[in-house]
Amino acid sequence: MPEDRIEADADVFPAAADSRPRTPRERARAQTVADIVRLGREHLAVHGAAALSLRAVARDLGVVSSAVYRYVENREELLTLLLIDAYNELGDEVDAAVGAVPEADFGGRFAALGRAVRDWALREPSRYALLFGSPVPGYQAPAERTTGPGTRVITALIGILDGAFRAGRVVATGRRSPAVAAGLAGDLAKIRAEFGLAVPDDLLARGALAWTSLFGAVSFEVFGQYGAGTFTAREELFDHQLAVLADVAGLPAAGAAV
Amino acid sequence: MPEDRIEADADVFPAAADSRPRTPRERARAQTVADIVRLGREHLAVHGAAALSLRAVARDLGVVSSAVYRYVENREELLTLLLIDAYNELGDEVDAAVGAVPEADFGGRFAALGRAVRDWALREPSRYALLFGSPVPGYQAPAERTTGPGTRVITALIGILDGAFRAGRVVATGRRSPAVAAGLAGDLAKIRAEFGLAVPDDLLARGALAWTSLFGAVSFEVFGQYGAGTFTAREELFDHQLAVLADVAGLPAAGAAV
DNA sequence: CCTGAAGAGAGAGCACTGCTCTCATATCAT
DNA sequence: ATGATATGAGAGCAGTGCTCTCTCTTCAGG
Repeated sequence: MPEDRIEADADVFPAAADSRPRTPRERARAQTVADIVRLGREHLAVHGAAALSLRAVARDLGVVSSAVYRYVENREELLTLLLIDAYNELGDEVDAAVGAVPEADFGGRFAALGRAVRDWALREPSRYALLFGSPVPGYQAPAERTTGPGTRVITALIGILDGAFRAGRVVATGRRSPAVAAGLAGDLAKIRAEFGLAVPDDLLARGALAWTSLFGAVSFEVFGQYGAGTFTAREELFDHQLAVLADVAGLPAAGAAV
Repeated sequence: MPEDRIEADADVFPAAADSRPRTPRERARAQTVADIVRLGREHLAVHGAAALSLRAVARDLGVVSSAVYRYVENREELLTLLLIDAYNELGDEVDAAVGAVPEADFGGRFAALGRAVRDWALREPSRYALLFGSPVPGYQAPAERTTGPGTRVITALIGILDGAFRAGRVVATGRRSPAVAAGLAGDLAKIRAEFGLAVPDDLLARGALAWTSLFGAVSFEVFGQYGAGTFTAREELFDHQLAVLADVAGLPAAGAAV
């Protein structure tokens, strides 16, 4: 388990992922960084991102505050590590949930993806907020380290949509399909080329809507934007929203005959 | 203009809205509170909610830090005032945008509502984040003061949907209308009773989806969840999303014949 | 008009934060 | 064994929210 822990956290450093720590000192250092991330994750989960304190982490680590700066450049650096850590945990859970549904059940895979996101978000509201809530002011996540793990969910979603389209399982969407303007069409063409997709413009734009809508629904629930007692059957509401969104994206119903 | 300022900020205190300050001292006090809110709004807009500092506001006010505690109980209280202030500004802009479209143009009113939300959010990202981003940790907005202004947008949206339904202008939605589970149906019935609505369950649930999806799309854009160069034609993307969402909610196209 | 109460501001202080600097010690490679 | 390096401790600075006390001003009632 501790070995797993180290490996998992080693993924946080893409450059160091291939060079395993060899000397005892390097091993100890890697372990300390892993401990800092673990403690930071706990503080983050309990108190939220804004209250994440390097001094508190140092106390829990049994070390004086200045010592943690040997391992973490500053507070932002730790936030970045926790950002990557959370993105990867969410990505792992989404991948597992999607992978547990037959590949040809596109509607079921979409529903599994959505439910995995919601389940993780409700279980880890503070970490979800770090990923999808207000950006921490003055903090800009370094794109070269976060785009990889940060795009795992949308990559999985695109895979489902494109797979359904290639399998000829995308049903004609609602009556009214708004025209795709020229500029947007250019963006979509770039995305299609980058991911090697086959889906046409309108469907791709609808996929983007399903993407943002999924996180909109989850954020409303996690951030308490629904009133206090407005929706008591939140799981049913979410499932309804997922079903409508699947339809919007042209996906067949979950479990539909292959 | 300063008079307007005072009146606008007086709305922040529902209890005091009817009792105008009479004595000079009360007038001075109201003015000071208004100044604090104004300075807080500026700090909030520039530095974000987490960096909002009462000491900094006090400095800008030309007063020692402890003095502001005569007017504002604590930092949370100021955040609550700014929350109400922002909710009302957003509500005003949405109401104005919706009101500028003919009442029978339900699709147009929906589009105007969505664009007003997006425009305000892009213009005031920090204040939008305070309303719809991660909740400030340890801070729970007092419902009795914020629910009123906080529900203006959804109230306007519900008005459009219900109006369209009552006018018989709601078109049959997409092929697949997922069943509404029992618990969700109960929640929807309560909402229908509370607002005196006529829309049936499925349509009401779709309205909730349009609601959360609208803010999901706006949040993605404001919070930078889209990649850096993924979407360059963001207004076109948003308009496309709005059009699909209108269709999801059963609304006719904007400007459709009355 | 005078006086006492209440309002308002100043200042000191406490506990906390991020972060830097210096100094001493422990560890490692040569 | 030795010299370089990694690590931790401690002090310190500037900032934060918030409280307490002390003084001065303003106002209302006699």
